[in-house]
Amino acid sequence: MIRIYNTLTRKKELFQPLTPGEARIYVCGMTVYDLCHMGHARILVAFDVVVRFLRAQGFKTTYVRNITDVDDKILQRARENGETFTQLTARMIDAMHEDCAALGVEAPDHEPRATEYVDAMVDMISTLVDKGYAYAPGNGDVYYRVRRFAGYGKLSGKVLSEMQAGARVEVDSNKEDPLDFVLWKGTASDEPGWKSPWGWGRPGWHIECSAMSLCCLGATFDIHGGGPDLRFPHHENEIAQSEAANDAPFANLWMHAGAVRVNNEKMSKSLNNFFTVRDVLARYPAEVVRYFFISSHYRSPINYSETNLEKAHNGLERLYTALDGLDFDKVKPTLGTAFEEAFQAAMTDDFNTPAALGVLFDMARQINKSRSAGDLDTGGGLAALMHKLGALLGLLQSNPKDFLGFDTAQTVVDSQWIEERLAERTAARSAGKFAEADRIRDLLTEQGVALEDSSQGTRWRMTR
RNA sequence: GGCGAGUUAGCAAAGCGGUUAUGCAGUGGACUGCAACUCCAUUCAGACCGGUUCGACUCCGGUACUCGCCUCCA
Repeated sequence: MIRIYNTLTRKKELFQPLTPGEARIYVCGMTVYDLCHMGHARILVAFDVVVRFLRAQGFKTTYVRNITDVDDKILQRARENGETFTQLTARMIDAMHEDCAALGVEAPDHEPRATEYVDAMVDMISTLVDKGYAYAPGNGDVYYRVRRFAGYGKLSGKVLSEMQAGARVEVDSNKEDPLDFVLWKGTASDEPGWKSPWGWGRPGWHIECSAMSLCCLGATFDIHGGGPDLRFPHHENEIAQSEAANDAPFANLWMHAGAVRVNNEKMSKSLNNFFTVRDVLARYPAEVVRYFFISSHYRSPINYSETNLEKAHNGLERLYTALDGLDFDKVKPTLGTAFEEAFQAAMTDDFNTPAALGVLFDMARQINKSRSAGDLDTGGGLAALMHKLGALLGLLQSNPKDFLGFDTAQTVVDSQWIEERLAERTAARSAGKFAEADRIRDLLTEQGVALEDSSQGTRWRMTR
């Protein structure tokens, strides 16, 4: 029993898929004219968690995330770069896949590209023209007749009559109504395009998602997701196209994530205040970036800042510290605990990942206690459970020693050098020469090496 | 102007009509030669004004402020 907030009804609803036991979900992916920024990354991670959890709950899940690989921005950027648009998109798609892999975002079941579905789009546009929902004024374009669709505005809460009043919609004399949007864009024959009943041209932006979701998931499916700024007009238009063409309800449940902000302003291409995933990954471990997203609810706005990333790093370190040294991957998880129940309760309530993380921290404390008490069975079982629950969030799957920088870490200073200093310090300590021991420790600290003494000896780790 | 979301302790972030969220940071203690790690304890909340209630951070109304969409954007 999962409850999910539905943007369409503005309520949390029980998730009841069309086919019991199966989940079909479509998420609007990237327009590949540039590198992924942190806003994209949030969507990627948010729906990755949704899909992981649906699967863990036993739903046979089909996850579709499209790629927009032809549009005005892509063509313009390619022209600026002096390359073909397919060269540009191929490069950006590769980059996106690298970013996804780094962030632990699992591949969707289908990743349809707009250019591969042009025939399906033309079919759908023809249907809309035949049914009177669209018209071709003869200039090579085809437009959607917005006022013809009774449900227009139901997702975004717009009222047509009020939209026109202050509308900043460009005036186009070919349109019957300024609110009508383009389904097919006629272009010059020397530009990239496709043949169509209306001449050479390329599809409008919105139609691709209607066509691809129909092909991959059917006319009606369970969940449609995307970024906050897609709600209007993109998703509103998708509904208008699909429901008019298919005579069937489109998505039953709409999920929209919150915006990533910088200095309390939305991170966006237009404001040019964005950080690419690569920028950020150069400075923080990928798992820290993922944890950063997950530490906030997917619908809330989240503020990107160095301090917030650093805090995320510290938090993750605590979790990994609890796991370190326990055979969590060899031991059976302790099942049926209050921890597991609380985690489940958090996640089934609209994917409340911050609350779920809270449970993980409670577990960490219990694990640390058990370990201190020498009860490695209890600690190990809980650690195994924590590792298992972490997998649902895509976290805690690294080797703790690697994450914490113990022993095996990449170091600027030579690890042999560290071991030698360590031996010197140990000798000094046993001889009671504490001033000398502290001098060596300070030296190591300067190199970013932290020491942790214990009854089993001293271990070291890199702190940066 | 229209529509929508939000305002929780030093920072970040959840649930909940009465009982510790949680993390980071701080403070006191344990451990340690001293630290670090860890553990225990602990300080610091609910924008403002009203209302409902035995009792409200939690429900209702209003005010202020912030943010988003209305134009390409995840």
